Amino acid sequence: MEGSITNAALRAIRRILRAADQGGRKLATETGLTPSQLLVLQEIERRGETTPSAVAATLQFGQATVTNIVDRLVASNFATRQRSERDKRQILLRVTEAGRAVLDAAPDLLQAVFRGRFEVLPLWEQAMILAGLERLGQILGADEIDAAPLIDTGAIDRSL
Amino acid sequence: MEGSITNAALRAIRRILRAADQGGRKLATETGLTPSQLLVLQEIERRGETTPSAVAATLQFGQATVTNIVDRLVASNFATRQRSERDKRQILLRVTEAGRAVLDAAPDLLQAVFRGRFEVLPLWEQAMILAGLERLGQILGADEIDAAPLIDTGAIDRSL
DNA sequence: TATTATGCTTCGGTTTCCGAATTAAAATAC
DNA sequence: GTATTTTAATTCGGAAACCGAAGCATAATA
Repeated sequence: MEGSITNAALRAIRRILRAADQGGRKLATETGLTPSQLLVLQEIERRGETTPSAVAATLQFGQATVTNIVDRLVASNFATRQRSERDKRQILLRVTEAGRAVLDAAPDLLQAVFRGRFEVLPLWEQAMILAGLERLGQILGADEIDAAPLIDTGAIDRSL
Repeated sequence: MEGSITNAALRAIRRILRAADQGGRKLATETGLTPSQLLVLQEIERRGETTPSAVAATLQFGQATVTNIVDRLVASNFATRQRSERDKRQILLRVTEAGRAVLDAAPDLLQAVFRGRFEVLPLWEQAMILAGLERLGQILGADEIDAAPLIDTGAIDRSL
């Protein structure tokens, strides 16, 4: 079998994806926030005050999706909507106190699972893993996937 | 700060997850198979002939979920159901010709994006990335295991 | 002023998940 | 050898994530 390293790497990646997936679901039941909701809430927090379209753009969601998720965040009282004065087409999103509390209490899925275990590894190993991950990030090139014409079957890619 | 490596690693992982996620969605529109469906179909193919519960177990899905997904696969004519003779409670799943064709035509994201780019790297780099990935898989996957076994490296999984 | 572009929501649709209840068929107990 | 329990799968109901298309204001521009 040629490419056995590749295959092993693929297997490892799938495993990681699945772990992340499961973790997210667990997180959801424990905090009342789904992964997507958490992602959106974090993004709002990060920006302090922002619009749905901005969130959609950076998270690569459709606008309708963001509206949907924000609906839930507002319903749960973790975020607020407010019409912008400067441009009345826009809606300003903000994190509420409760939202901030949840963000604190519920570090994201990766942190939850990851931190405790990663940080006990010897430094050299952390560095090694990091190097591999970053290289992999480049390889998968989140941005260039669309532009990548190197797949003939008509580009493919994938999920959490 | 210790944590900075961890943070960098987290960022890298998120990037990878997002890339994978996006890819999956694209895959869906291009091949008519969603990521989950592809996963299940691959799993059936890998086993040649298997039951829903076996698939559910290895993919960590609920039985109901697998039933659901298999419904679609059967509807699309990519898989078949057949009652087992040996144990009439069981259902045997198989991939159809069409299913096999789809599997060939639509290698999953990772294969598509990954192979072309990964395999051109120098071997030492492939090995490095692989080592990091597998370690990470252990870290994320070791749900019930305490930290100690993590330190003993080695043992590449083959249970999957 | 008329037209076009932008920002967001609403609507309708598909899919993923799951838990609980259900049916049929083993497996075991007595 | 019936009675009970366990196991395999399905069905049902429900939450949520997505999305595209259509609609509605509000800029921006021509």
